Amino acid sequence: MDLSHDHDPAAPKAQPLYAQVKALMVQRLISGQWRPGEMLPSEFRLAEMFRVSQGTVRKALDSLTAENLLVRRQGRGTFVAEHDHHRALFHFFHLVGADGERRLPASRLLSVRKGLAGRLEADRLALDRGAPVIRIRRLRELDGRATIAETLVVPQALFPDLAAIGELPNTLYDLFEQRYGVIIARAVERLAAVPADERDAKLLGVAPGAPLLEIDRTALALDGAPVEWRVSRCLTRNHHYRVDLG
Amino acid sequence: MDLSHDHDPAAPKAQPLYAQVKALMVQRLISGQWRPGEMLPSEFRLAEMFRVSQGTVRKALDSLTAENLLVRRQGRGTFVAEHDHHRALFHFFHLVGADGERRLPASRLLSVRKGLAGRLEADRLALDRGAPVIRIRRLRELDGRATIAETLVVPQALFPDLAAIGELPNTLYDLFEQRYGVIIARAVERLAAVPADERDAKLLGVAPGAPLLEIDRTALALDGAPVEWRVSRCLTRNHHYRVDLG
DNA sequence: TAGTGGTCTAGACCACTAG
DNA sequence: TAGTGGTCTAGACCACTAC
Repeated sequence: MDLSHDHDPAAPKAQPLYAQVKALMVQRLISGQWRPGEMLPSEFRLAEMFRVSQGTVRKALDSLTAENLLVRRQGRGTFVAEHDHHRALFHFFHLVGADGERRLPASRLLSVRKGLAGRLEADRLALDRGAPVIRIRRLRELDGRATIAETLVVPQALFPDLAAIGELPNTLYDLFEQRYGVIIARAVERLAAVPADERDAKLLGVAPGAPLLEIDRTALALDGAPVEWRVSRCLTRNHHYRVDLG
Repeated sequence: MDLSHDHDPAAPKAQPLYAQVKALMVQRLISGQWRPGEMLPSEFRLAEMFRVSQGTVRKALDSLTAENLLVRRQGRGTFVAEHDHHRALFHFFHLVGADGERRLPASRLLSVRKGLAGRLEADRLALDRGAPVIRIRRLRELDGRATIAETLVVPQALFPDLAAIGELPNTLYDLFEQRYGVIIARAVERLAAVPADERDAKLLGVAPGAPLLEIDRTALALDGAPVEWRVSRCLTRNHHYRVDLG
């Protein structure tokens, strides 16, 4: 099933079969041919479809499972991963309490506004400067305390009527997925310590200039395109950001 | 090769063969029977040794490779991973410049002192309070600027003559490995924003109270025992801590 | 050329889930 | 009981490395 009919010696090496199968599967996810929550055909059926052996299909499936794009359950089947609360909590939210336990924060929406992308926003979201965007501000609570002041920017083109929704859910990525068909596959976070500005200081109940942990996140869709830029300024008096190094 | 001769129905499930093989291999790493940099027997030889098929051995090897405990190179062989600079840089050091490029910091040793574990140190290192420890302070530079004020604590029992070494290398984990046979397998980092105290402020050339990124790391050996506690306070004016979320 | 890891296949059997 | 994923095996061939 070598799909790279490519005998130019200067061309890049043909990928192994399982990688080609994996790429085809990712295409089906991107195109929406396989939708979140949906069950995939069985390994043997997939092997017939792609004209490879079951072992090769399995290797592609294992890889996609490792990337959290698929979920496999013995006896039930293979499913396209969904952005449920569990995933939001364990893959995209790293603030934990002193006891090391994760808690999903409550959110209070402060504002949702349409606007035009500035230089930094255009850069982060790979848009042209002046492209229409939607900006969201919210305050998030952990253990009943205001802890995170958050600013979110998304391209209006991808989420046309987002600004019109009155109530946004606490975990946005499942909304992106279900309502707009945009699947967040991965993200890059950049952390720094910054002094609280007047606005955040008031929101979080600290003095201006108090140290805050700034989490600057770019979230990427399945195809690698940036679709959300989020800056969270966090009070780390009672919580911390946890990283496990392999 | 089921090694769990365990037919008590209340006992935990027998692990799959490849997991048992993997556990045996980890034992060889812990015991020093396979030392860092050493070449392992070939897949077929290992399959004979453990009396399983080559495919099962491969699955165990793949898993250990994914955990960065082994390195495999086609045509050459399978080797026990070493803590070289590359690994220090890519797995254990997450501070990058504005351009996103990693640089290994230069280190200036401030002090090395023997002492007795306090409550927090004993807690972090799973020692008894009052157990002998070694405390190290150093200042680290990135791009020629003093950027990280670091305090390290290790149990004296594991690193007996560490305090007597005049010059410590920049990357400590390969020293731990080569001189003391202690292999750092993974680590947990807890990040918070803190105000600079007088001492760190002077070291880093900022005003007291300026926001610093505090990285509180516990490093674990192959057997899961904590062997180093390290607190790094970082200036994040020109650098940030980068995390990739799968 | 010999030896290594990397890929691919084919088939058997087990464990779990659902009806 | 039928269908699914999970494990295990056996063997073939390829690609890379060292000698």
